[in-house]
Amino acid sequence: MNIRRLADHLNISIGTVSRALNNRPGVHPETLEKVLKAATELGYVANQSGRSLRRGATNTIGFVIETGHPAHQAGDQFFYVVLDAMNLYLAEQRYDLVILPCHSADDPVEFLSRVIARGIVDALVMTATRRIDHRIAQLAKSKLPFMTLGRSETPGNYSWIDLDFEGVARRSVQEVVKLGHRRIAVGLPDNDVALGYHYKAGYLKGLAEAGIAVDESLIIRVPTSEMGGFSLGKQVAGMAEQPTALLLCSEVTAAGVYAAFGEMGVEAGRDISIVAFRENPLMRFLNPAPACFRLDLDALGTRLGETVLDLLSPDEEVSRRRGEIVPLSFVPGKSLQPPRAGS
Amino acid sequence: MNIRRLADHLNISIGTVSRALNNRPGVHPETLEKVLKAATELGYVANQSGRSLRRGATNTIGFVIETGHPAHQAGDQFFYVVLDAMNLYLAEQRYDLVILPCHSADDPVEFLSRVIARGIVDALVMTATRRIDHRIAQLAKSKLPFMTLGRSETPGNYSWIDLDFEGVARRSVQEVVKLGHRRIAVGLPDNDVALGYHYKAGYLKGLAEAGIAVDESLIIRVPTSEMGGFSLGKQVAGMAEQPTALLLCSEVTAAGVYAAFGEMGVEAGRDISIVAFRENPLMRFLNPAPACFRLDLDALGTRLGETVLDLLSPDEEVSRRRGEIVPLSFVPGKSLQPPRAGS
DNA sequence: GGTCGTCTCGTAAACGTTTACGAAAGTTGT
DNA sequence: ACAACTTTCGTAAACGTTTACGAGACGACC
Repeated sequence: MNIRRLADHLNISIGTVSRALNNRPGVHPETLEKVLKAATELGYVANQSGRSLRRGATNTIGFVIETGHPAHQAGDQFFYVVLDAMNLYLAEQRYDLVILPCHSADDPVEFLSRVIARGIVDALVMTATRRIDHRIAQLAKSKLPFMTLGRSETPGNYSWIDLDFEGVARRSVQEVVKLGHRRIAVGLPDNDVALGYHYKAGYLKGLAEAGIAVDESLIIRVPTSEMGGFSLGKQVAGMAEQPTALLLCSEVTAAGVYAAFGEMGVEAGRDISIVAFRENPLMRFLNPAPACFRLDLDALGTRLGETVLDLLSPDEEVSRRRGEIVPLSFVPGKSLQPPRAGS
Repeated sequence: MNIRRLADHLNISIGTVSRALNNRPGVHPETLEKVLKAATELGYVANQSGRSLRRGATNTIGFVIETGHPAHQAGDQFFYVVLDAMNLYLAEQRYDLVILPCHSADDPVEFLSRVIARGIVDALVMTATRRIDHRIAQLAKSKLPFMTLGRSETPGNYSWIDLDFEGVARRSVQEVVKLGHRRIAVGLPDNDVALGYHYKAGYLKGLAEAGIAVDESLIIRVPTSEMGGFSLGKQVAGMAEQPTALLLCSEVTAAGVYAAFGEMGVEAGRDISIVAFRENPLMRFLNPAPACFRLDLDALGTRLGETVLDLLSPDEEVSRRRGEIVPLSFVPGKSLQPPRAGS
């Protein structure tokens, strides 16, 4: 069923049918109604290839995720919930969402080249943003509008939304300092992902505010995964001069840290206080419940949808590129206790 | 950069360029080389809309998932790993994969109508298959090839791949019977999802083989989620005549069961033996480690890719619709012990 | 040299849509 | 009654490909 068959069936021209279906002005109300009625009756839906060929736009947003990455192996439901909320918003605006999985073994630049050249999406949302991100330079050269989840230091004409890693780290330091901790370790990612830099900056700022000297041996880099958390827990618990608090920039490492502590006979909270990053249903099953930060994933997903569609607006003021930092709220937990008298 | 510009740059016709790029016969080797060289130099990639409009095929496979569903909230990495392997295979065959998220609040039939009519994919992979699945009837009517992950009783011309839920349940019964258990409870999903029926069938078959009468009060239906598992654990632990073994048709409920047992003072293994479904990295953090079944997710993903592309083969023998059951292998765990002397 | 076949390539139509343009009909104003 | 404007619609071109068809060049063969 194409538009010509529909037009013939109504004995009018395809031009009029198209105008009616697209709510273009200058079509008689009576005709409009007839067309709409016939379209639903005959189950007509515009062919996407024909439409986007003519319009040069596909009404589709691409969401680029890295797969095969340890963080995803960890059973992280983060993207599922965010994508769902984003998809909901986009569907309201008559946009489709496709998820473009780039395997971590692939060359992300080549992957993007294909996506760009094939013209399958009108705009992209990038994730796993790096501090120096070659994909951003590449996208900036192409004319494809895009935004990133996570800041980058690579310049380019794009919008971004980032979680307030710096604020979370700073607040985490404040919370443990308030309880009397002075020897505070931190687990950071072992790659160039941007959040690591912001988390570290907040950590350093918090220490400085409390007048605590930086001890480089307490800054530990591990993969963002359960295994990485396990390694982190082993390292921290095995230190000659054990820290009394441990801050985590990712919640997926928390389970690993707890497991390592269990093996090493270290009790979270009593021996070493823990502040995790994002609150997560998984944490129901960690004992004692880790202190963490709450993030509204639905709101984040909707905001992503709004931001990416803004890029496509003809209104210059709306489509202006901008950055946004999403705050998180502190959630106390049993894993947070004053340091033991002995320490 | 379109094909005309490329042709003009080479001073040959667009027809020849297209033939060269698509490896069609009848183009001079020298010309072929020139075209390929110029294409890479100028970064030419065929526009997808133009190509699929002409060819009537998009070289894209759609993967339909339900989002907003409690099972996904549970931090299940199942789809991530499977999708990744599938994507890898499809990319080798020059096919793209798009994930089509259907929100559980949406009408899945309407969602599919749009997908079908817009002609955005050449074939579909469906998940969360129901025993009676209206989507299958709908897809069968449309001419869009599709396959399902999970069997359905709804007839239609399609291929399917299913995990061996029946075999797993039967084996689970055998394992606990071998240890002396006679009072065996089972947790089933509370909706019409097909796997529940097969798991129950295997459970009943196992009981029959062991000569154990069916006790309907031991067949408990809960949502497939951590909360559902929690409820299941509470119910089982609170029974007047406690069962000595509990079989789970889904691993996401396991954590909830453990948590409920902890609250009720029931010790997994010693008081009630547990057999979970699929082995899962999360289980590293459950104590005692649950007995479960191992599934090669990579192999499953590749197999899905092969099966869905087979649907599109011009070779009738290859494209013949077929079903396939994937076996899982038993993994012993500390959660499996003989019943206590008292029972 | 004429006929035939093969190799290579150019021409043009087709896929399904949107939209600029102009034509026809109707309305208003003088 | 005529001009000018508005409303409504039909016509045809365009988007970027692929491919059926035919034409030209060339060699082989009788």
